Amino acid sequence: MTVVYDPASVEEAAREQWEAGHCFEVGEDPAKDKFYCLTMFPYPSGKLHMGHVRVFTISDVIARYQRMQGKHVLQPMGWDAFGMPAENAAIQRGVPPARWTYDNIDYMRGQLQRLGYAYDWTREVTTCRPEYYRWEQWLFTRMFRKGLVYRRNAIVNWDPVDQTVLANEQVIDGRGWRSDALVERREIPQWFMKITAYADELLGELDRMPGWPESVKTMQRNWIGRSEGVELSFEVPGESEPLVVYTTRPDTLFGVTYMAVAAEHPLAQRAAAGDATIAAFIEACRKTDATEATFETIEKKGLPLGIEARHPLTGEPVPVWVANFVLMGYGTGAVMAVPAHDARDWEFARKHGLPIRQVIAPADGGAIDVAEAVYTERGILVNSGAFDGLAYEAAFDALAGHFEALGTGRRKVNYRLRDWGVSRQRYWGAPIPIVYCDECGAVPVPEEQLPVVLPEDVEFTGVGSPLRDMPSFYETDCPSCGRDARRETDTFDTFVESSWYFARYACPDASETMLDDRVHYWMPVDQYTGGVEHAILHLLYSRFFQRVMRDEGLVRESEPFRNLLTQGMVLKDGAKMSKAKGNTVDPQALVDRFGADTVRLFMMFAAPPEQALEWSDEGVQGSSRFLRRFWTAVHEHLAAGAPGELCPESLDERQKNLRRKTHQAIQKISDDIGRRHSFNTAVAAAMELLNAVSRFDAAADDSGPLGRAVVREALEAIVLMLSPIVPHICHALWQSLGRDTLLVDEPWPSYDASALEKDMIELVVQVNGKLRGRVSVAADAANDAVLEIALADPNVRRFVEDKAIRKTIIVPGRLVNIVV
RNA sequence: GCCCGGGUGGCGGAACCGGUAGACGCUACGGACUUAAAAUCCGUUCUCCGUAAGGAGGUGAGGGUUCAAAUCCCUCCCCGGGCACCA
Repeated sequence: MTVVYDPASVEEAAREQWEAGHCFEVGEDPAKDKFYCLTMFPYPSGKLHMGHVRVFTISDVIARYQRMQGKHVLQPMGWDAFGMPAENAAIQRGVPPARWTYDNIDYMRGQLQRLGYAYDWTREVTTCRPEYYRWEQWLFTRMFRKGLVYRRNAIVNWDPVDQTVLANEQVIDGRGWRSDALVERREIPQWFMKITAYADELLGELDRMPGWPESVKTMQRNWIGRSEGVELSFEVPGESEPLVVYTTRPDTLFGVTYMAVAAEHPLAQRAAAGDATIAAFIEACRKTDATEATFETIEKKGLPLGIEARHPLTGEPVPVWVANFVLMGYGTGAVMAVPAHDARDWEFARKHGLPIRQVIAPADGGAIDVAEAVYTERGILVNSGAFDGLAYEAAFDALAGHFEALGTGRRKVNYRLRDWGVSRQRYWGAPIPIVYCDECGAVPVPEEQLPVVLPEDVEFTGVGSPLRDMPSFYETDCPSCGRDARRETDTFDTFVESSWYFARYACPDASETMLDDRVHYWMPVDQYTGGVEHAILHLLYSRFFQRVMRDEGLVRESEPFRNLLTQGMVLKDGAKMSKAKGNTVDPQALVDRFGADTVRLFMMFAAPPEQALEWSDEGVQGSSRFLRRFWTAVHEHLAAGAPGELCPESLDERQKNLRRKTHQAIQKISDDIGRRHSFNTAVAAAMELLNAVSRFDAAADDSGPLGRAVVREALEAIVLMLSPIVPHICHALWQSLGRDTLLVDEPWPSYDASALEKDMIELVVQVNGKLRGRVSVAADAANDAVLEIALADPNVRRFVEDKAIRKTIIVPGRLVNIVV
């Protein structure tokens, strides 16, 4: 009897049963232990790519595993639906962004369903719908009233030909992607959210988040960048305002030999007015894009302004330069330079012949020459007047105290983290709910007038935002005084939508409030899975929003994501799959050809989840082959006859061995999936067990009812344990094995410790750390006995004889090392 | 430039807390079955020496710690992610 494995029909049947049983729809049940399993929701770009399939499969495996652990599991899905690609599609194909987006969502939803993910589709969230974004508009107005948002000028990339703001992505080698014009920095007024108000809390809590990868926490710590330093003033004769600088190295203050200010700094602007060379330099400085990477890697240039500041300790004149490596808006727009003890200052000083003055000496008394190499270590102060001989800490305190007493400086905690600019000069986003009135200024839109709906039937040209040309959108009355007023035409950064969607899944249909009580049941997310590329921005913004919502009384928890798994990219030929490189593999074609289970299995088997996954067509074939072998093994077992009762005491040695392997596999796979998220080794262990079953059956024509019972136990264990990864085939095999329950409702198997016991174990014997033999010893043998057996091994004896044994190391259950 | 990862056979990877390097799979090669092909099954597959037993080398490069290092420390090289308007 042969039953052919036909993935298409197997998978369709399984899906129909899950759907008919509403298997993955969950309500709130306080009596049950909940598990909220979340994946970073996709941008509806058109169709699924392999990166999507990978992350959704990882998450689905965890969700299904947790369900088998008895948890009440919520796994929702939705769409991060605002963003630039919809605008680009509109320009290229003339389709309105809304229409393009909704069509993509419909298509991609179908693809996800075909892959068999255990989603509660009744909770689907789509961020471009007014029912969704009205609540972030509402929260913004609440934040406005609390002073958590404000408006100020900020720098954008300006395309002088297209007369439009460009995203960093749209700047290629300093030029606009469509116009090819040199991009300029330009300042425009924009809205900011005060994430810095939460900097300390966001930083401190990282120490109490054991469920996050260390690397992500380190990146966030560095990004927030808390530093303790001193803010102090350098008087500029003839100027009413002093130059204010911040430094974490006040101990090097006597080594200051010049100052540098940003091109936009008032001092530079004033100098430019009377000097064409300086004016030209400043103009050139503006012709660069606004990214930090550009800014840090450009050639460091500067010009003296002909202005001198006064050193706050020595009173000596210090020349002031304008430099392209100082940015207005990061700190004060001015820095003090200590070439002897700062790498960038050193290089700049060498290039421009500025003095390099040593003021720090190595604590160990070693000699250094700052003319040859910069010395950035902390040490002992020299050439520093009354402060000579002090070490870093003492010098810091003494100098900070000195300026605090004079009132010209103070200790200051600084953060690298900057407030979050949320204004985008784009159409396809959530409108910022503000009205500008000549009398009242910027007025938040009152709650009863929300949402401010984005018009979806627009003519989209790509030059500027259509909202700016739509009087019907922007013409309005001031909510405060009733006079004619103008609506804000900028929209929110799309990170705003993704900073709170995780909470909305708890109550996607709440129509009167942003969140309701159901959120207290589901939050926080127990397992969050997504790409490392979101390690900083998305995850930090979400942590910030969670706190804003907490302080608004909407949620109780401070941290939104208890455990975080960051998965690697899908590569082909060593490069990220992308349309531009032409190395994409369409998941749909593979699902059509091999079935969803094969694709899911390959994804989980080919690499550990955190690592990049190298695509391999042959590997997919291998996964498909394994599923066929698995299917065949179960059906051959069924054809061989009914199993007897499994009676562990009556097993012979072969049967005992197979049973041991079954329970070893249960032990290993439970740990691999449950604790380690090491899905690739879990699959490998399942394959090994199936191989052991095949060898067991091949070794005897008829293994008898008892043998079949041991095989049955092994096969059922594989079906159960692979079901999170390849749910459709396991669903079908479970039924074939005569079970009338739904596999998704089965508990995870547990291992029988007594089946694992072994009388004899194998030990490795090393001589001087080199492998020289293997010996078999009783599992409970004493060290003396073990050593005696080890020394009796002929090959070991060859290396030990004639030499004195200096030391022996016995690692129980593992090895013996004899040092001679 | 700065921050965070990674580098192990022909390939993807395994080795979990410093204790047998190469599990599992792919490819390739050899064999069985077949008129033939596909599929399937069996075997071999880190390199070098050796008929074998066994030996030597080997985890990006160089140094160090240790009885023992892919694993810990230092220096360096290469690849990837992020750097605040891609999502």
